[in-house]
Amino acid sequence: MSNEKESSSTELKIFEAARDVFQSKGLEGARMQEIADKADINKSMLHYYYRSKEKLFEKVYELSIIKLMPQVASLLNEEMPLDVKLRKFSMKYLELIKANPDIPLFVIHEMNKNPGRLKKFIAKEIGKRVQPFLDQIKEEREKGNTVNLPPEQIFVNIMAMLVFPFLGRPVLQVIFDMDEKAFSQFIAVREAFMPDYLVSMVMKKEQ
Amino acid sequence: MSNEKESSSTELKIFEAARDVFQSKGLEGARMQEIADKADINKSMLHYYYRSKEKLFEKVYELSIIKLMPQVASLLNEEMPLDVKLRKFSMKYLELIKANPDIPLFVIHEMNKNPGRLKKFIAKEIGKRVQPFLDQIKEEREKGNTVNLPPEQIFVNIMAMLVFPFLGRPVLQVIFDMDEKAFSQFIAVREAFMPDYLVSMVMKKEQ
DNA sequence: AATCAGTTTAACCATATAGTTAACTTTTGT
DNA sequence: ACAAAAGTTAACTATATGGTTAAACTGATT
Repeated sequence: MSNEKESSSTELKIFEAARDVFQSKGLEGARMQEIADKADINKSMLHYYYRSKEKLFEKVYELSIIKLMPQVASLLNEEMPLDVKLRKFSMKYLELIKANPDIPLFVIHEMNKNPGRLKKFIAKEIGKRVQPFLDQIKEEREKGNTVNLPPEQIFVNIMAMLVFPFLGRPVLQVIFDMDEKAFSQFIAVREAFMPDYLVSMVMKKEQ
Repeated sequence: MSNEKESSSTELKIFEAARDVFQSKGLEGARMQEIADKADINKSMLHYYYRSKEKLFEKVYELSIIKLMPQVASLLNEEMPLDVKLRKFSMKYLELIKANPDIPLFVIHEMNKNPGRLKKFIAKEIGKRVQPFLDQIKEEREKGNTVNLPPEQIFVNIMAMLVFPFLGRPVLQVIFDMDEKAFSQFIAVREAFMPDYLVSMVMKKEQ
């Protein structure tokens, strides 16, 4: 009577291999054989544990999102002044994304090819979690403490500053001729200036 | 004695269909049959005019990049004060990207799957064109006119603000529950505030 | 030891897909 | 008008790929 979610070694190996392959090649680009090879198991085991490529993909996709989104959302919903929150968010979010640098492009690409999939897992769930943060911005804006932009625009500006380098990484590495090490250094620099910079972008400095 | 590059109607129809399909589904996701159907021609014509899927894709990929990059680069290299240039760049670039909203994600996705491909067409060509702009920022920075960040970081910040909404579009549309019209409106708002906002992000306001 | 469920394997299947071929039609040059 | 070239089509091929199956193995339970 093994436990409900014991995740046999094989099942786990498959999932981890699938996550790597799907995240780097996408649903269409991934090959079941490649996943099997990477997991070092027989291809039939993929179908034994997960019924189909689609099912396996959805598990990976769901987990990829669930791994990041709630952590991000909870950061946004803690109770603290906006400027403090911005600094903390910058640090924590960059930390998080450094540990999962492939997820943003992965999610965006698959969303693009199948917009319905995200809704299946989260849809408004994210929107609802972002809303309190937008409300906080709105409040500060009405007090004249922020730059005079709609909260949604400010939110997008913040996300752009944090995520874009990871989305555009392959292009940036070519343009600036950066190897992996140089790119890491580039991100390290961003981590250093971004907390203050975000605050300066969002909070009003002069009236 | 037809001219060298007359581009028969069929050849052109194929290219346009291929561009649409490749840009929305990617190299792996695209089906030759779908391209043929969309172009309303026999599938064999794809191979008659372009030898293979790979060749056809490269034509599309190359043209997609060549269509945008030089225009962007030339904007960056015109001779004018930095703040004027930032405003102009914001307006022109958003105009350009609105007309080709799928290209950024398309290029980034394919770059991610095959980093070598971009190099084949442009590689340092882009870097070289960006360099004068970085130099201009460097100059202004040394005069104390810009925020105290490395020019590369400032450049990435600028591109992030302009491109990110188009990359993250599918996710943003879900989070903010925007239909196409609402998204267009969202972009219109950005176009309005971005010129001044970019200047405020880059140029030093107080010392 | 025998049994049985869970696990693993190799061989196989069905289908989708890029690409080819050869016959045909249309256009063009003389 | 004729022939050659260019363009177009349907039928076909080869292969890659997701998925199935049935036999074999394993380890626990009796």
